[in-house]
Amino acid sequence: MSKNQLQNELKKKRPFDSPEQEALLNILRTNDQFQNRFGRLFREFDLTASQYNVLRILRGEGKPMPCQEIGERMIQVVPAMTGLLDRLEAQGHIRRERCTEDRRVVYIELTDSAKDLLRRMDAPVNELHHQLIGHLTPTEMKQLSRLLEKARLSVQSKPP
Amino acid sequence: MSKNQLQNELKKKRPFDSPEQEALLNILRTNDQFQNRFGRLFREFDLTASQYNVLRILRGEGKPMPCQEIGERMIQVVPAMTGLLDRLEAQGHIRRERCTEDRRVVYIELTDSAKDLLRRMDAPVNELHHQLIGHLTPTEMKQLSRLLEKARLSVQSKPP
DNA sequence: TGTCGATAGTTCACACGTAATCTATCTGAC
DNA sequence: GTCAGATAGATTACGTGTGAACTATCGACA
Repeated sequence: MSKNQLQNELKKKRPFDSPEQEALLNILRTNDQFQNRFGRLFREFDLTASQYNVLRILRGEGKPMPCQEIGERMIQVVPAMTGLLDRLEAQGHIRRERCTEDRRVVYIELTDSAKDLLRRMDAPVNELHHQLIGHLTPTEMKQLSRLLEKARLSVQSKPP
Repeated sequence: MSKNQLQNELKKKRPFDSPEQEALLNILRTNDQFQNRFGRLFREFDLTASQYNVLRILRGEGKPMPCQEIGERMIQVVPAMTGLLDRLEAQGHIRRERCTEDRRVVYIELTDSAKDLLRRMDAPVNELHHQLIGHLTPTEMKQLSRLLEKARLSVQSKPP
């Protein structure tokens, strides 16, 4: 009897309970392995994946952003943002500035050194992207993205 | 110009740099949303995803296992296992027993109450599986699993 | 004007994941 | 037999994700 790839990776003795379970575990497993690789790359630049993500979002926006808006573009909950930003600020990658019109909001701005750092990371990051899934054909990548987007339809509405 | 689904979810203004990036972000995003849902379900039973995973591996094996073997079937590194097992032991879900032949290894065993708990969780867990990706056709699920397995080929060999 | 509810951000407490380091034990070569 | 290196776990330190509760501020309505 031929086991499939994931079953071997997890040293699972029995087949999966359902195709749903198999697909879900494949997603979890793939994510985990890829996250590991990204984590290792980012660590070379003294960043974590989350920190890189924040910096990248800020660069994409091109101008200062409130904490909350950054949090919305990540998956993250607000409370985690505070500590994340604390560390980025301590490292000199961002600056905080309180908005004068609405004193509740704090604007986050990239520093020049962070912009430099991002520029230096661009090539290695793209290279890793390519290394990780560059062996899929363009059609397969599109198919994969489409299937994952369809899968996510089941969680689109966030219950409060 | 029509943006795609992921771009909207992330409020990304510009298109992705590459199909690779898009596919990778889709994996990360999907994983995150699904993990959230599982986390919420497990919390109702006072477990975290990792804890549930450990218990489930132990049930699948059917007999006591050394810490390390459990760690290998999860993605996790060993040091994290210690604390994880500490908490499971404190909750009465597992028992630790030192092996008499090789006194370095510690065997982990499920308690009866943990087996009960797992039984009670089976239905809700399967239901969530189905709710999350039951709307894909069987063909699509197979395709998704196959694509993810192919994607993982790039990280099969673990550099020490 | 004053008060009430909403909102932005913070703080705290807890469970992880990862790396580095340590201890106890085993194994194999000499 | 003994000692060196390997192996199983534990410990510590740090960054992160989550929930609950708190503070400061804003806006709207009586």
